[in-house]
Amino acid sequence: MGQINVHSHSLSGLFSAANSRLKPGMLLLEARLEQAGVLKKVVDAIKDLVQDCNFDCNDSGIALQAMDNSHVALVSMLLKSEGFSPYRLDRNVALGVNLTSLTKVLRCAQNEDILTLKAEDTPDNLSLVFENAENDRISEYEIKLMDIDQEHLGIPETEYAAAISMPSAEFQRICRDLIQLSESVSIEASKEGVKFSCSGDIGSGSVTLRQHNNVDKPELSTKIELTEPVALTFSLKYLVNFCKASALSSVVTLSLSNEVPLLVEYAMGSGFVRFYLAPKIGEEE
Amino acid sequence: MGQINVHSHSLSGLFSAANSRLKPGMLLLEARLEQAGVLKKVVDAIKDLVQDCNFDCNDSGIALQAMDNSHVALVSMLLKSEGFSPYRLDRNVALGVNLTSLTKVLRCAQNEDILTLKAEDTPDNLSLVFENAENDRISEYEIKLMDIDQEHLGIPETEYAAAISMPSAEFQRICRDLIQLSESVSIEASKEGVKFSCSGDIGSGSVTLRQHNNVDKPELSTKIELTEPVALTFSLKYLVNFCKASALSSVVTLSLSNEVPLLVEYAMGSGFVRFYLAPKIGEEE
DNA sequence: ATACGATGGG
DNA sequence: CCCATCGTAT
Repeated sequence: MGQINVHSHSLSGLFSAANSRLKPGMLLLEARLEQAGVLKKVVDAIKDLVQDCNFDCNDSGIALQAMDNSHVALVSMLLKSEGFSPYRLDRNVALGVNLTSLTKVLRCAQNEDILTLKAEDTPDNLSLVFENAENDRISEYEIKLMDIDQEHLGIPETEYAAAISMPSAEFQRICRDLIQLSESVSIEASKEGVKFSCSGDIGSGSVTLRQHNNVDKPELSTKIELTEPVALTFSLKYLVNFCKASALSSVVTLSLSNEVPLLVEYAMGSGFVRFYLAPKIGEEE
Repeated sequence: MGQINVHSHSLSGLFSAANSRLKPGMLLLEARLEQAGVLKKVVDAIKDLVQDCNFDCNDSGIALQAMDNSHVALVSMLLKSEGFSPYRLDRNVALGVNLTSLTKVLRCAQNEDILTLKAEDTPDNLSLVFENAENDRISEYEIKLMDIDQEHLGIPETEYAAAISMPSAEFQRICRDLIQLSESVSIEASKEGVKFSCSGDIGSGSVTLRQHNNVDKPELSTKIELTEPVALTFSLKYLVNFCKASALSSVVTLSLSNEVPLLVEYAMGSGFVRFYLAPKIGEEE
């Protein structure tokens, strides 16, 4: 790593590249992430929900908020500045990105690559540099930025009636299983456990998890904090979609209150991805 | 293997097979390859480029040369006679084969099967025999041969301004990555490194490799031999296609000179597959 | 029918 | 983290 830095410096100067317009002094943003895989997974989990969105860069880090087209779901992401080293930012900036384009470029990174995001002042492009110490490879990509009207959404810090934390892989499994039977799932939380149930044309199904601690592997525990019982119904299609973020954390937290959106949160070491999903109303299964 | 020979002999006599017209005395060619997988991979790598072509058999082995329909690319393959045992050939012969047919037949072989190619004098058919020692299975196939006008191409042994050897998997990765951004890639070689770059609608990208040795795993090294700097542009579609041959060798060699076709070579223990690709001219990126 | 991408297992 | 298999898309 120390090694690649030396090399990268010499490499950068090797060619008069069309896309190496970035001079250190002109940089507005420079954020270096040890694991490109983190951003890959984050964007992967979001891109099906949102096409274009702003990456809001400020002192606390890089944030993103967007609603899906049907305004049923909302995604909120934060990559804290502490997760980058260095994290250099001259002034707050919103970088409007097409997530399909970003995905294409991120596919060119390997999970273990070191990723550096760069933007010039008054940026037209976002620069992504992938460094792989193993084989002395440096990849540089630029994607065009776009102006996006951001209906910036203040998300109120809500107190939820129930908060369930469980292994993210288990939540994913449950959603994948139940979507075979129905488009919707009812989530019922009580002090003793949480029940996911659905019914459809071919039959019905339910999965009940009891609260329990796994002392050896806390991330496999299922915990329920509850002030009052809750029962709500949600679209499984969205939930399955949210579960793409499972790779980001071994634990997921579901927060529910009656008649407010479900919060599905994946916490990372230095940030989070949160999905909000409006409950289905009436008793449309 | 000793075992299967005994069995195969007895098995061969068991049935009066419709396609067992080959009597030892009539054979013009008999070439036995320990690993059917080699021919499978070779043909797989070529078949998208060329429909019909001659397998030229002579004392040095079995060779193939053909241009693609658009005459932009040329493939040249050699399976040296030393790679076969035995390699019996009575006189030079050109076996005209439809590669789609050959592919279909080769799919009937497992990679570990022993493959024997046979042809009679004045052959109408090419015979392929697959032997699997594991389960005493013998498969015999014949495909019809065809007459092909062979514009036999003398490929001059060129001295190239730059020769880059690198892991074939990495070259494949680079081509697959960059084709997301553009149809063409510029390859620039200098003493210190090689840079693959492209630009398209969504942005631009480049991958730079520095020359380096991996002493533990030499096949992961990147080596550059250079007499003068080179920069040329090529169709990524073709390069991605060539990369199908990556399974043949862990190392690929790119040889470039200004204004001459790129040579992409996969060397095998006893032979090679070489692809030649004309550079794009002008600066149609 | 073939090729590519995604997912699961070692 | 890499390899193989399966499923989906072109």
